[in-house]
Amino acid sequence: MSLTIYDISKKADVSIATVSRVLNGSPKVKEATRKKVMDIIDEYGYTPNSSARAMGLKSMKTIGILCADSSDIFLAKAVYYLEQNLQAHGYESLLCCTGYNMDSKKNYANLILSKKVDGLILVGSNFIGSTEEENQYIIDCSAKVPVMILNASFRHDNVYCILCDDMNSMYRATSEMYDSGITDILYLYDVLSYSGKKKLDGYRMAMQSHHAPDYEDLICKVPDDCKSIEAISDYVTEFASKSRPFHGIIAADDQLAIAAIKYAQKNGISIPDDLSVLGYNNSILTHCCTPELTSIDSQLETQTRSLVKTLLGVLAGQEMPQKTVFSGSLIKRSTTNF
Amino acid sequence: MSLTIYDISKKADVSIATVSRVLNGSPKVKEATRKKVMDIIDEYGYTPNSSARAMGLKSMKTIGILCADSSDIFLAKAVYYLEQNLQAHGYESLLCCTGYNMDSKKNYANLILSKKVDGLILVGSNFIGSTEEENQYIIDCSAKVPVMILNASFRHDNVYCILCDDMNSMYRATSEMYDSGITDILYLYDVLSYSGKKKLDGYRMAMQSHHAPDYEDLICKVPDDCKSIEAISDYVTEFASKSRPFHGIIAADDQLAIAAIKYAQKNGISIPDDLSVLGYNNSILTHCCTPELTSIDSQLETQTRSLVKTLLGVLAGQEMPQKTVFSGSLIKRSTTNF
DNA sequence: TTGTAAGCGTTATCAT
DNA sequence: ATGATAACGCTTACAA
Repeated sequence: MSLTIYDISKKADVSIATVSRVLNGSPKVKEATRKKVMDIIDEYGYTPNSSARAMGLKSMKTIGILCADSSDIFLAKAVYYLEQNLQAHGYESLLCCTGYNMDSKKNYANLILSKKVDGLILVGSNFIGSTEEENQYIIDCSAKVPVMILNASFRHDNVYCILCDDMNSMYRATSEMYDSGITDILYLYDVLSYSGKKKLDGYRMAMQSHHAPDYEDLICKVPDDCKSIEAISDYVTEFASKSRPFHGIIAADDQLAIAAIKYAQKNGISIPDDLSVLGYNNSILTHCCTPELTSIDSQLETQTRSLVKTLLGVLAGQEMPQKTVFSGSLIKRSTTNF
Repeated sequence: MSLTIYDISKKADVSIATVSRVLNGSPKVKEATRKKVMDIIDEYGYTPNSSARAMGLKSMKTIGILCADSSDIFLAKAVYYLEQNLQAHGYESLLCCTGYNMDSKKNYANLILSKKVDGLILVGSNFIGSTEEENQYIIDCSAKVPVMILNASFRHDNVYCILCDDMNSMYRATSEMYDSGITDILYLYDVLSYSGKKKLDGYRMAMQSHHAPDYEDLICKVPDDCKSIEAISDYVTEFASKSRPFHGIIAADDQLAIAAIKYAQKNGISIPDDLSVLGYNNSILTHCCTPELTSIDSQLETQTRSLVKTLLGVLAGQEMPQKTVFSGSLIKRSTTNF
């Protein structure tokens, strides 16, 4: 059985209140007493029971992190940064991987709230559904604890959003490719999450403002059952055989872009001479392919730092911005000419 | 303020004991009463306070997961599988990223234990140090809760290890490459963690048993400051310029193998005709490069499933194997000829 | 500066 | 089948 504050108080010959004060760094305790107590604590290796502490403090010093799949290369980075940041501020992270099913998210959110976390972080824009009803769980959660959303926007009291301006980033990247002379640009995506939509909007806006003809024909949605890079590249091959020619591919994430590169390689298309490819997220994958992938960096680390700062502010009772937007930047590598 | 069991008991006009029984699915409660209570609970959306519950149950139904860096492609997968598995069995996951510094691990371990987790999972062989003193924290932890170690072996009471036989996997892969006619095989690694050592041992054993001459000259350790793929490939280039020729590279993980591929591409060496490359972990990176990477699959999902099963057994008071070893399998792709 | 005692929200052991 | 009530380990007024 673990030691309790009573054991320590007995051994140190003081009351439990004094031990508690020492533990919590109260200034109202004589230096000699503090030392006596600390010595006992160190000697016996006592650590306070955080459940009991939570009951007194009404805080677990724990933040719930929900993400669809923590092994996703983008989400994993986000979770890592968040955990590091929270840790540095004395908070633990309760991680929950919900999968991409909307229904289960509500359940997980409730579950994690019952753990009496001090706040909730939703990592990834896939937590925002398209209907009001789908998003009701976010409102429910926000009634109990502050809810932070990374990479999506949702306006509600006690809900705070940190995101990258995906639409603008995509608009600028598309424009830059267009201005370099590539006017037939294929847009490759898989799911239309909140940020997925914004990216597509950015592409559309750019193509439209450049008066590109019939660009809607060059929007390629990968079927849901095409999960692997190989399946995706096969699908692009099939799509290309039916569509009009294109000399650029902009993908909604790096993995799709890699699949685009594979498509080119299988079909003897030279990158970047005959085809430019551009990805999103600036992940490690950009360095793995040949040629290396031009990609948009969404400043994930900056975003997570801002998120934690905002959360801590909210928990401290300060007024905090409900929406913080960063802008992405284009990292040019060898799959593009511009 | 959140509702408590008292609020519910008042509204339902029963005692808190009855509410608790309903909550915990006790058979000793009349169906009508159960329904009455459940209706109130649903109506008011009550969820029990898990800290208070933990005090009564003496269990948080939470497992602490320690890993150096949850954004590492291998560790992220492991964390994901573990979380999913634990979730499915009613346990939450408290994630802690410790970094690779040995000292901080002890602190994190203590911290997480103070949260009164029911068990501790150390993910990755980097949690095993080379001296007895470095590993003392594991023994200390095991005095309080069962400690599970993924990917390393450490013999002690209440410590359970699940791992892949890295040495044997590496031995077999090296042998297979050797037998295919490539006798000058470079071994590329960065750190010598527990599994890092085993892999190197496997390479050495294979080279030795084939009577390969002077293979020690072909063991290439990447300096600690070479972190990026580009820096590693540059280092290999430099190493190659000074070493005798080699026609195979076996790397301790996929990222190093990708760097090896980059080295070949930069130097106009054709893969797999002039150089065979083999990685480890069978991660998504194997699909990103061209040609696609042959790699050893360490059966991570199987390992994590076994780990959780063992942990649950231990928590249920059953006798469980202290060491469970799986064997890896070679996944052949296009960076090798055999 | 220190101690006493009343919570905090559960579970579990008694009675009834 | 249900209700009192002690126990869990801590924090924090309030007293001394």
